[in-house]
Amino acid sequence: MRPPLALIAGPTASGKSQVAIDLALALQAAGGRAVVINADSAQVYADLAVLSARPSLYEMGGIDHRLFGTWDGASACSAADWAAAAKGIIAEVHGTGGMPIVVGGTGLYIRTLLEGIAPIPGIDPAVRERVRAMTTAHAHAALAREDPARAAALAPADSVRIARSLEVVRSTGQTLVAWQASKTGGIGSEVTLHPLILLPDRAALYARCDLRFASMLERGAIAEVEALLTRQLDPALPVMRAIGVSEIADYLRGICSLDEVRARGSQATRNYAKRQYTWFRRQPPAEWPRAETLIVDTASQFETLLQH
RNA sequence: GCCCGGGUAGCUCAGUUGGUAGAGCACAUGACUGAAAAUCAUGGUGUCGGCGGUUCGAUUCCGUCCCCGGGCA
Repeated sequence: MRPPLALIAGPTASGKSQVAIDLALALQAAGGRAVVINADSAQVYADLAVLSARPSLYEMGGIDHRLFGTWDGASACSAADWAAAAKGIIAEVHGTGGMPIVVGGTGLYIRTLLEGIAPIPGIDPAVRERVRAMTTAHAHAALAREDPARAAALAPADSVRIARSLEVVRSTGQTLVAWQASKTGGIGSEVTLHPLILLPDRAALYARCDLRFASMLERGAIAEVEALLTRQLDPALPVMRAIGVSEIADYLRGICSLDEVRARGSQATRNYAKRQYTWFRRQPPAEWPRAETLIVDTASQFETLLQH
């Protein structure tokens, strides 16, 4: 019998963490052991506690939480890096007869964990640096020569995918599409998955996004960004691109007011929630259950898990 | 009260020498294979302040009224 894996996914501010903790507590009350594993690309960084809405120690309620604040902001965590770490923890939890609960909003991370990813070797740092220094138009033109099929498939303005495609063909000598013919490392077929996708009413979700960002500002987000800025990290790093960092940095430099920060941060959070909403509504298999209300009855959603 | 400037999309604003209008953002929908809280694609949602006049035709010209800024009294 394949070991169980609970998965709770959904957009930001949908209340995922609480559902995960509720589930873990219910499992423990029934005599089991549960471990919550983060699948959020911002909660992974030590530098972002407030701004990534990482659950507090109190909110964790004594449940073991993993991959929260694990990476230092100076290094970038990729989907494959995360999936490798998550797999290790899942195996460890299964080894002790426990229940891993993956919770998060980064669809690509979850997909990589379950389905695997193309086994592309690490990119030569010199190649990466050169490619990223190019303008998007220049990179697209180069890609049209070195991987015409990929160049034709991408929008000329899609800077991230163009750069990735170009660095892969230059560093490995093989095109991205060729690499993508295979996917390795997924554990989807090795576990019994118990998924739940949270898709609350859009207007209610947006209202929660606004409240969430405003309360971050009151609960230390400004000091957190101030500390982050003293590290002088590369602005292209993921920590530096988390929602709220550039907004609060502008405030600290006197470029905008606190009201403007609040407005811009809330807006960015809502835009992000929409993108996640689209992913989670469309990408996962249709048979995964969806919860469309803000109040989730954890016990009945995970009835089959809680029975034994 | 008088003199300027302005009133066009949810917001900020272009524009039409008269042929019923378009950008950015918002919003909506979607894509997504190694920095994904990233990146990108598609979509115009409108009594062009009100009323009247001139005209085949007015958002555009004229008159008048209303509203918002600023200035002078």
